[in-house]
This record gives sequence, structure tokens and C-alpha cells, in this order.
Amino acid sequence: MGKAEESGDIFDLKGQFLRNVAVDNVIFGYHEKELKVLLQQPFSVGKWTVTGGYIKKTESIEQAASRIAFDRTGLKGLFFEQFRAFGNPERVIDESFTAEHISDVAGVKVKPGLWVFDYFVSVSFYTLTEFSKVEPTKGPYEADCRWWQVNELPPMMFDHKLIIEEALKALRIHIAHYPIGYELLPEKFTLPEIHALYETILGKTLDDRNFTRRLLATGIIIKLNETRKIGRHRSPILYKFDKEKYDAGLREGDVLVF
Amino acid sequence: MGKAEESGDIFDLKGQFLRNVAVDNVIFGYHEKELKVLLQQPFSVGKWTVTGGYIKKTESIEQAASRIAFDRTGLKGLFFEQFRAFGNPERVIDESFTAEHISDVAGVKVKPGLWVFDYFVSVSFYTLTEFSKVEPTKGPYEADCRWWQVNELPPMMFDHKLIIEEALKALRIHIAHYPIGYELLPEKFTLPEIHALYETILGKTLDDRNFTRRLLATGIIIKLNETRKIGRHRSPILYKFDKEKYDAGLREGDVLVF
DNA sequence: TGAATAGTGTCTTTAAGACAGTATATC
DNA sequence: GATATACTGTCTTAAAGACACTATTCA
Repeated sequence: MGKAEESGDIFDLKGQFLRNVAVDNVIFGYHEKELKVLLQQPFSVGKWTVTGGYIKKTESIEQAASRIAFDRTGLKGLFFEQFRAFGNPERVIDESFTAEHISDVAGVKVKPGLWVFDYFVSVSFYTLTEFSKVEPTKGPYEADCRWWQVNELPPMMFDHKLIIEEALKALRIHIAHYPIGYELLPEKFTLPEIHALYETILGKTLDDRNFTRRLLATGIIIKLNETRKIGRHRSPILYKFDKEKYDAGLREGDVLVF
Repeated sequence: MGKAEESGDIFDLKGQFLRNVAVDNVIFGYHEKELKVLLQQPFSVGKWTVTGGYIKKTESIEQAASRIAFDRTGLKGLFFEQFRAFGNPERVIDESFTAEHISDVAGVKVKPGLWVFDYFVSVSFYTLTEFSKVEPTKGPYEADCRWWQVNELPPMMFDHKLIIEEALKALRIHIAHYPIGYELLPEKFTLPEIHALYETILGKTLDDRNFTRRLLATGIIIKLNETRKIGRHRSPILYKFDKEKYDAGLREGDVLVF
């Protein structure tokens, strides 16, 4: 790791990274019926972006996406998936991301024409996590990094609103063909919990009887001999994922269609 | 357009193109129950690639993919879709694509360390066309460009065998959710023709009665009052696509599931 | 025993899948 | 009428979708 990176000056790091291509990673967080997305604010420019960064010359795009997720969440081994690339000359034009504006708000001298203002193709991923486990951590060039409700986003920079919309579409298609939830639920969970997870991600209600019938038919969850005590109601039975069947489902697809 | 491009020397064109990111376009061609893929051979290096090229600083990735398809096929307005990006430092290492080897076979002096040997992220698309309409046209840096059977490929450079496999997977997923065939069939076509198209792309037989029932149920094809005279058999009835419903199906998805 | 949530069973409707015989054109 | 291909109908089975009551816990 060179001096420039230690000193935190990304503007000198051009030689370490690929040019004209970067990775964006839409990190979705789920917790108690809420779906959030982790956003960062470069300097204090007033607009937000999804988490993202440049690709090192020594790493794959998947490694870059995974590294970015780790830097922001502190978690490894999260489920992530590439869903699309975005690339056109206009996508990186934004009045809040210019040398002048950054110099103003960040108090550093930024040259116009710097490589970071070039046309970048964004290879975009989404990542899933349980957001109560996460301590959002901003990088050296961000003024802030925190969770936002997916349907109450702040002003977004570039085409990042579109990127989030497309990520959500891709996630909803994914959930129709592959099992989901391993990274989003505690190891032992109840039927109402996984039911709420599906409803939240899909943004619609699912009949509880039909949902349970189909979920059990897949065989990816195993009933345990335990219940969870929650308040003064009937205690729900705990389940866990059958990890082998779950992983097989991830590989082969078409396990669940809701 | 600068002198360098006119003189055909891509090695001087660095300034016109994005660095470290390129577009690959798997052009599938269909004709009479055969599915082919258009491949090109850079110089005479002995290995083949899918069609692809660099992205101009003034164009989007979609425009680049579309331009590449036009350059190779002479056709505009073909259906194409992005399906994945490929990027890792090892993917562009190939003994047939080195400065030494190219200098040998092409008879031009190529410097090692030239930008074209850098780590490139490939944003990959696939395109569909009727291959009898196409006159494959090689570019200035290719020794050859022609159709190959998708299941009888020549030695492929880089990770291009994987790219074709993934393109075919994506195409087969696409065909299960969206209408297909407008670019691949004549304006007026018969049920056996569209049936054969689906069988060829999916690589399996589909019961003709069930296929017809479901296809007609979608309403995307319209029966005409004409038949096609072919030999000494019963003349099949001609159909055409209901373009409005077809386009709506492309937008909304989940029209056909085979 | 009332309140809150957990858990499950049945009926209807639709679609998938398997299967084979009739129709038409030409020689 | 022989041949080759076009065309279509029915039965069975599985799954989706709609729907409502019983069970448990505890205050």
C-alpha cells in the first residue's frame, strides 16, 4: 500500500485503479419489516450515492464489490449479485460533483479535469444484509454514510436513483426464483418473520396460508422443537434453513415462485 | 474522425476510447432450425472471440454494442440486451494475445505493455438476428469473421467460451419471460416455423399441441388469411406478430413461459 | 375470558403436461 | 390412395388463489 493511500488522497491513486470503470453496490438492509438501503455522501456535496468505489488492478469486479461491502458494513460473506452495468457519457454529469463545488464544500483544492470526473461505466451489484448488525462506516472521502428507507430517498447524485430502482427490480426477480433470507434472518426464525421478510421485499401482502404451504413444500426450512416467547401471545415455532437445500436452490434456481 | 482511425491503426486511438472497459456482443443468428454465433479472429492468432470492441468517450455502452453489431452484420435495429459484466485480472491473459505473438502472425510491430493488453472489464450483450440476412464483415484488426454453430465452437480466446455460455443461459431465461422471434422470423411465418425457433433456442423439443395452445393464448400472433405453398403437403397458415402486444410483452415481461 | 398473534384445511379455478387422430395438399 | 406435413381436442394432474376458523398464551 503506497503513501498516497495511507495519506487518504484518492486523487493521487490513479495508478492503482482501473480507469473509466467502477463498481457500485446497492446494499439493502432488512430489519423488522423495514427495507433500507445504505447510502453515502461524498464530501458534503448535498447529494447521496449508493456505496461504490474503484476497482484495483489486482482484483476482480466481484472482489471490488465485496471489499466495498466490507468497508461499509464490517461484514464478510454477505450475499451479493451483479445485476447490470450503466454507462453513458451523461450519467456522471452532476452539478454537485464538480471540482468547483467539491473545493467549496470540502475545503480541498480539486483540479477540474481530474480522472474521477471522467466518464465511468458502473458495474452494479446489490448486497443483502440484516441492518441491525451493521455499523455504517464512511470512507475517507465521505461526509456521511447511513441507512435510508428505500421509498424515502434523499436527493441522489448521478443516475443513482435509477440504479436503486433497477437493483430493487432485480432483487424482486431474484426472490421469485431463488431462496432468500439466510443473510437477513437470525439463524432461528419463525414463520411470521420470514413471511414479513417476503412481504417487505416484494412490497405487497402474501396470503399467510398459501405462503406457508409453498415455503414448506420447498423443504428449505426445518421445523425445530423450540418456540420463541414474545409477549402474551401464542409462542411461534422456530425454524432454520436446511443449508444444503438452500444452497442447492441458489445454484439451480426455480425453488420458490411468489 | 482522426487520421489514426482512417489509417486503421487502433494502437494510436487510445485517446478516443475508454480505458479498462470494453463491450462484447454475442451475436446469435437463427436460420432454419440452426442457432449460430458470429465470431471474429483478431489478426491470425488462431483463437476466436465474440464480436466486441472499445467504447468511445462520446457513446453509451448500448450505443457501442449496437455499433459493433452494425459493423459486423450491416443491420440496424436488432434486438440486443445486456446480460453480465466480466472482470478479473486473469481474464485477458491468453498466450495467443501477446505483443510477441501478434507481431509474429500479423507482421506489425506491437509493443508489449500497450493499452490493449491491460485488464479490461467486459460489459457483455447478446444480439439476435436472422443469419441469412447477414454478410459478416470483419474489421480492420480481424483476420476473419464468420458464423459458427453454437455447439461446435473453435478454440476461444480469453474467457469467451464462458461469455457465450452465459449469453445462451440469459437468452433462454429471456425466452421464458418475453416474446421472441420478431427479428428472427420473416414478417409472415407459420406455426411450425415459430415452433422450430423455440425448440432450437431452448435446445429441446416442445409438444406442438401445447406450444400452439399457449402461444395463441398470449394473443401476440395474428392469424392471416393466407397460406404458404411448400411442396406437396398441406399448406400451413401464415401468422404475423401483433406488434403492439409484442412490444407490451417486451416491456412488461411474463408473457410466455416455456 | 378477552385480546393478540400463531397455525392450519378445503374448495375452486386455472394451467401444465401427456397423448393421437383428423385434415389437407400433392404426386 | 399413398405420403408428408398441418392442425387440433380431451383427459389427468398439479398448483395457484381465495377464503376462515381453531389454537395458544397471558394479562
